[in-house]
Amino acid sequence: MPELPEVETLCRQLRQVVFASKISGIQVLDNKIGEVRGLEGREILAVKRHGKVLELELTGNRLILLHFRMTGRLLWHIGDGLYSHVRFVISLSKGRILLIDPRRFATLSVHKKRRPSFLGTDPFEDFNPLYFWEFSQRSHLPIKSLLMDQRRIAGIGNIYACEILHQAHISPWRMACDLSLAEWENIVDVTISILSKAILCHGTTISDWRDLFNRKGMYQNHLAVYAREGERCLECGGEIQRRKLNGRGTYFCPACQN
DNA sequence: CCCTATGTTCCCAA
DNA sequence: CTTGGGAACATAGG
Repeated sequence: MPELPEVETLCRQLRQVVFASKISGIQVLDNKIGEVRGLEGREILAVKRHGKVLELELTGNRLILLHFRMTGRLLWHIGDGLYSHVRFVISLSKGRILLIDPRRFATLSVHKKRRPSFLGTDPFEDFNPLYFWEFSQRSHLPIKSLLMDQRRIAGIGNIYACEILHQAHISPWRMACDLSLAEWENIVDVTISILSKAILCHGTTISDWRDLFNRKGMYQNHLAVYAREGERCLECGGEIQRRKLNGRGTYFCPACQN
């Protein structure tokens, strides 16, 4: 479920609680997660994010990479509360980080040294309109598919792709190669704007998403098209429609997205 | 029972 | 080679 703003929210909240913490224990509670060894006693040096991947940098050049897929989440646990679907636990002196994941699609891996580079550019690190305009000249994909291609741009999922294209007044089905440089500049601006606002809102809670402290996000109150099929477009009054694109429910306003 | 789901990967067909 | 559809993963909720 978590896209870039949700992972960034966890990232910032983790920094508040794990500063200079030493890992006192690791528990693997799901056999889908492989064996994890040699982390006890290491210190968490930094918490980072690239796209939808959360990275915990540890002493000894160890790197924990977490991808939450559909229903994965993290919970900072200090009380006696019991939670179901706990798959992995990192115990620190001040509390525990629980990985909770009902559908068990989330992945966790431990690396030595650097993060493998299977992901595209993160919108907050480098989202260059000229580069993407030039690249997309040779692309035969609808723009929404390109925005969601993690090997090109890392972090945008179905909700924010719908929202970005609506605010940019571009149809999700427009071929990427047909977009002008000006339209790419607009997409970049709108992407940064929407993702920034969603981060400030601590993400979008449609159903499952909760932050590190079990609180709902707020960006669902700002959605312009996602989950609003049949409702009025706030921009032009048109009727929001939902159609499938690459198997994903795609919300858009046919009147103001071309 | 039916359908849907904020993600990714794989196989297969066009 | 590229792209898209569908299934798979596993579970909850409407």
